[in-house]
Amino acid sequence: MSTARKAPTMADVARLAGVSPMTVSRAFKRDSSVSETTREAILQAADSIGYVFDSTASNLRSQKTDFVAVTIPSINNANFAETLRGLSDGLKDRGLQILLGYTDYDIAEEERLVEQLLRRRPEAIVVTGGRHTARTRRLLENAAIPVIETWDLPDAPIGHVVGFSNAAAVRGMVDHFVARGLTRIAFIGGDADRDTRGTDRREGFIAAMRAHGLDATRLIAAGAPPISMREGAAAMGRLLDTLPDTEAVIAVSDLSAFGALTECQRRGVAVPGRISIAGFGDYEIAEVAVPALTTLNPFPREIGSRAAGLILDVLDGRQTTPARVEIRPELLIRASSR
Amino acid sequence: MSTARKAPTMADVARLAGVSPMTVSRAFKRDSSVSETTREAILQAADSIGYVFDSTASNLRSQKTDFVAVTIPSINNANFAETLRGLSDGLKDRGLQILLGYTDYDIAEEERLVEQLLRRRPEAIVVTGGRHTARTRRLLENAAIPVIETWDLPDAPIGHVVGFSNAAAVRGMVDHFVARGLTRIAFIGGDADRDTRGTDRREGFIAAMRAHGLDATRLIAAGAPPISMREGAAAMGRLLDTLPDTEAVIAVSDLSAFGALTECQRRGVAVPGRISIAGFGDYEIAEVAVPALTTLNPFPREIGSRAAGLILDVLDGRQTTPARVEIRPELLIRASSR
DNA sequence: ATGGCCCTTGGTATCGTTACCGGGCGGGCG
DNA sequence: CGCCCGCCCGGTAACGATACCAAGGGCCAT
Repeated sequence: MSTARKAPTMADVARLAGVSPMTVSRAFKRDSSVSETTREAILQAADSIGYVFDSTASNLRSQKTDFVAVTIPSINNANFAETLRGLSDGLKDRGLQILLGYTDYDIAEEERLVEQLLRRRPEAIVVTGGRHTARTRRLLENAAIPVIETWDLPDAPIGHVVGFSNAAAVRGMVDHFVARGLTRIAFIGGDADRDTRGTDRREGFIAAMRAHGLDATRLIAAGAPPISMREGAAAMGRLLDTLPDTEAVIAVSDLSAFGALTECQRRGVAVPGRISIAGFGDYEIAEVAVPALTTLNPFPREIGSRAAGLILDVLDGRQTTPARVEIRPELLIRASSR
Repeated sequence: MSTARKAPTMADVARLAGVSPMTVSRAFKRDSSVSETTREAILQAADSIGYVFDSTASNLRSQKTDFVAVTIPSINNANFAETLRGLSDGLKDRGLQILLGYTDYDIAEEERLVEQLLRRRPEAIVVTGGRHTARTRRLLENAAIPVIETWDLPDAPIGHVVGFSNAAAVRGMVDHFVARGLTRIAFIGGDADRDTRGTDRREGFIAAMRAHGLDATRLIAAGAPPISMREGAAAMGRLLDTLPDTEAVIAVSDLSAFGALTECQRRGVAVPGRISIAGFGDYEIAEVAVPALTTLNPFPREIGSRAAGLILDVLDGRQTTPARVEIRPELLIRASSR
């Protein structure tokens, strides 16, 4: 209809329906004591004048926003998207809405983001990773809402944790290769410390190799994280050029692992005949690729749904102490490493 | 520190800094007239008691939320993620934050979502697609904020549009195959009408084939949209079983196209020797796959950034009439079809 | 010296909803 | 028959920031 007129309020609806604003308010809440007939009359009146409930006023008065803040490193990552999905689905029945921000794998950006999100007064906040700036940590500690760190198992959590050890997961992968008799193993990852999970994986690789008494210097830095298929392919190219006797490659993610695989295909290097390849994340590409890629499934969807469940438990008072939910990534041995 | 104490307000900060709440308010706004010394004193006082600005109160009083609502079909889709990225980056300098919801490719779900989002009083709303329920349309028309439909070119737009014709894009793909002398062309897509863009693409395929006087019945329904790599592979399997003389395949997306490609590899069917394959979306996989996949780049990032620019233009009064920004998808002919 | 302007700061009312308290009315029970 | 309780509804104040109006002080020009 018109666009200039001021938006109707509950008072307008109340006048039209012949009730008090208070009753209109009740009619818009789920479990409130309004007779069914008046409720319907009110909703009908509201609809007729195009009234749309105003959360901003409700939020202020009730001191509740029904927001859950979430930070992820990147929107464009199937794993984090799955976590988000698990979170979103677990929260929407309760009318909780996700307020999302992405950090671009940068903890300084995370700090800005967290402050911006806290201004909106969310009921809980979920962050990815267990490493933060001092100020971020302080902000989260003072926020007086449930804080959940995910995708990691920090030594000193801020509040709750739903995650796994990236280092331990990679160790399992190294063990797998060693058990197969492969010893000249390389690691392809990003080159900065920005991606803390990627760094943890690389360090887990180094520690695991040393534990086996093996050379842990075949490290290929493939560019600024997050590295993707193209970077994975380029990194594999350099690896084949400089260390042609490499027998196995562990990539920081399935995407880079797949890129590495395609580079082998372009060069006629047999996988797994001459080189075995493994990734991380159990992306769909890992299963569909020919050969299918050995990988680790960190159950990203479950991370989200467990976090959502935890939030509801805390808000309902069923959980009163900091929880530490450990996810156990599953090693999926596929054709690319056997 | 403590978690039980009530959160400090501007009044607390004002008391501590020895100024009025009004001045504290100004200190937290960017371009307001406060002397630099008092501003710093105020911010320092705020920090010392852990004050965090409360947007909920600000939103109500100023009737501004700095939210831009966005609906996308799925979080877990690289194309929409790119659009989101373009939007987010284009809006964040202005302090506008995205309020995201996903519809799961369902316009009934979209209706619920749009209402929920409008309750938060966003300054603008961006929706994916040009088909909506009648009520969604009414809600958007009455919202008195800029409405932008994307990823489509609707005949009767609600407000602004940033998109392209899915049907026309596929026509270009058909033309490409026909020009190469291929006539027995199949289309792999989802089986329902839920994914309106997928449906548009299939219909564009049929229309284009008929325009060339070719048989447009090689249609493989690959399951509930969005179909992905696995479904693409399965669909290709069925196609090879039932219509083995097919010369070319157009898939509704690169993901399903890649799945189809892998099925060919598993069966020893040469691509493009015996079958040419094309996808849609210019996902990274299309470029990295061996052979690289012919595809269409719809410039998803640009859709987002153009939408963001449009929002700023409208909010600043530089754009006063409904805009129709047409994106021209680029046909990328790669090894899989030559 | 006085008027006027800019910069900075304060006071008051208000955004639209809901927490809280209170009251009318009808029915069940002693 | 009276009392009590539960259901349904209304009035009032308040959530915390800011729009709006106003004023004090410093500085320049007349």
